[in-house]
Amino acid sequence: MAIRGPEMVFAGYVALLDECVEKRALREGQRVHAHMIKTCYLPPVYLWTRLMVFYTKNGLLGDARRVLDEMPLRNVVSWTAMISAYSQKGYASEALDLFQQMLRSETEPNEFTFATILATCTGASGFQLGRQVHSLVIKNNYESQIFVGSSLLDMYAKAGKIHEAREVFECLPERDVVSCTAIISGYAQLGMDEEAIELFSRLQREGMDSNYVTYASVLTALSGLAALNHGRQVHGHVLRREVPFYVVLQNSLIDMYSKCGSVTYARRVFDSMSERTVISWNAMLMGYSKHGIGRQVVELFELMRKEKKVAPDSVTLLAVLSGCSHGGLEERGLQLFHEIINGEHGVQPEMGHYGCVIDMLGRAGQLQEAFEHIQRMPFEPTPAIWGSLLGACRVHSNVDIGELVGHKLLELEPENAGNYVILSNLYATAGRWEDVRNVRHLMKEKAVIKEPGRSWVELDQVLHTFHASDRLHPRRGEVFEKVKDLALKIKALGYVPDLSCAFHDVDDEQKEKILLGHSEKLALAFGLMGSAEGVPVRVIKNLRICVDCHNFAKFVSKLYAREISLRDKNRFHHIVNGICTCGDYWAAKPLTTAAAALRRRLFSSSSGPSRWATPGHEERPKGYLFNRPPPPPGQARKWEDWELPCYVTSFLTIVILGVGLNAKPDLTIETWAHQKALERLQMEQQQMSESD
DNA sequence: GTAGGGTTAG
Repeated sequence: MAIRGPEMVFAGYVALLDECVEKRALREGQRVHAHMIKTCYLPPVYLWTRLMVFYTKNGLLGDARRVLDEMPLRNVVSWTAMISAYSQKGYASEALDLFQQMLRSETEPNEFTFATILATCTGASGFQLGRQVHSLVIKNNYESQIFVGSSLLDMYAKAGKIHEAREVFECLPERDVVSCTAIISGYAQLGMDEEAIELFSRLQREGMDSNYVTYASVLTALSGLAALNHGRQVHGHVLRREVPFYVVLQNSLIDMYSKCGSVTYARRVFDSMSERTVISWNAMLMGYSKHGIGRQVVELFELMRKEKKVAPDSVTLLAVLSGCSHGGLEERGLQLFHEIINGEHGVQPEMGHYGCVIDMLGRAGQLQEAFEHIQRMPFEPTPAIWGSLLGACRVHSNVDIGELVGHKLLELEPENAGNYVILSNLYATAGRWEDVRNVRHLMKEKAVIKEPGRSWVELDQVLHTFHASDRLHPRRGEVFEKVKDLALKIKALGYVPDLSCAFHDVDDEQKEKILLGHSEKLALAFGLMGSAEGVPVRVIKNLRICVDCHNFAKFVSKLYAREISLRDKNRFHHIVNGICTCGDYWAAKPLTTAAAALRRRLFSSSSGPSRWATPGHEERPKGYLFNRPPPPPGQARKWEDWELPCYVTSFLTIVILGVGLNAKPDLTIETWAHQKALERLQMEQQQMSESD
């Protein structure tokens, strides 16, 4: 009896704690703990750990930590359980700190510890530690363990080191759904959408298992490619396979449909959900916002507030502000901003909220006001805020403020090609070619490369990519002819090329030629060539669409009575019969009287001392750039032919996102190069048989 | 008793 007694007590405590964990019975569990103390029971390490886990499962990390601290003896499980609890609740620094304490205590980590701690090593600072942990993993020979391996590859992918992630993945002796999803999602989150789909397709052929997380990641990649048909196929596939419609998957579907141009389908998914998270609302609001449907944004936001089931967060308010800005509801947007800074929505105002207002003012042409508001913000302005103002200066051809802002941006972000391009374009608009040359020279000096402009169009399940002045597309001759033909026809309707969009110091004929080579025009022409009358054409561009291409598309839509949908980096443009839903939003549209009054009310009270010296840009000579004196008046400037990489690089990618899921059990994808190689092989074989 | 991948924005 003397031996059985303590065993029974131990077993009793274990059973009780198990039940408390299972039934989430906090009070009862606390009574069990109190009983241990009262009876001076000294539990073995196993029971101490169970007690600690009971507290972590109930979200009481402080109590759990006290249990850990009081334990006379800890083992790897007790350390790992606490580290895991910190990690899962988002206390990364506490988790890392405890891990270091564990190492100092000379407890050997196991595969559970490594898998947990690697998942905590995210972000730039985490990556440094993650690499050190990787050394330990190798030392302890856990690199091939599947949980550790997937956590390791995910750590690399999240740090943007996708090649290292892929290497870890390829070296795994076995793969499962989590490791496969981690690498696919790694590509998708870095915007390497084609690579993500290609890998997904390959792994599927190799027999990979997929679950709702895999499909959510695949949908992210398809959203990036705006591959609506393939997104639909994935939707159909998950329905047929009866994959559980967890909220994460539904959120991904909402996002896919809206990024692929179909807010109606996105809304259908949204309406069908039995449970919604704040991300569901945000994805739907963002969808309306990007489509410029301001009224729907406001209505949905009101519904969210009325329902009171889910509280808005900072992203919600960002979506609504941006929706008001893009949907022509500046007054409502400014009103909302007023409410945010008054704390009416329970969310601290963030940089992004201020950014939306700066953007609104900038597009309305109130550049000086926007500049002053940036200076008075309670935050250190980010390059994105200055970038928004620089863009507005370019639209409104305000070289004075633009030059100042551009100069600041080049100092802040010397590696961002976009800033050089906008500044250079601003100078080009003003005919200041010497300054254009200086900016481009600086860009070369710093080896900054502009992202080449690309446009996509999907035809018969094939996603075609065009670059500006594409030189490799097998049907480029026909496409260029079609663009020229379209230009000729719409000129008769009143289209005048906007030569200010060709930022080169060449004659007008050359400028027009450059404009005709823009990738979105090529994709649009190709879309028209390959689709039946009346079928909408959907084009996607990786950068902002230029004013001339936008105008071109408007005339084409009228000429052919075709609906044209254009998704650029910023938003959607739905063009029907020559009218775009964006309402030509970059054009100068002053604020309404009511909005202007609201703006004055909003910002007059915040006119505290500026954190920066008042800009003395008016004192600078007009040619000011990088402390160079202006060129002597009237001096002939020699044009240096400086080709933008998008004109140099004429790279073609055609991804054949193959046969639908209806025909084959799984989504397939093959590269154009692969198909070409097959065709060549077939041709060669045919020639050989003929010569025989 | 302890573990890995996921959805909005940026």
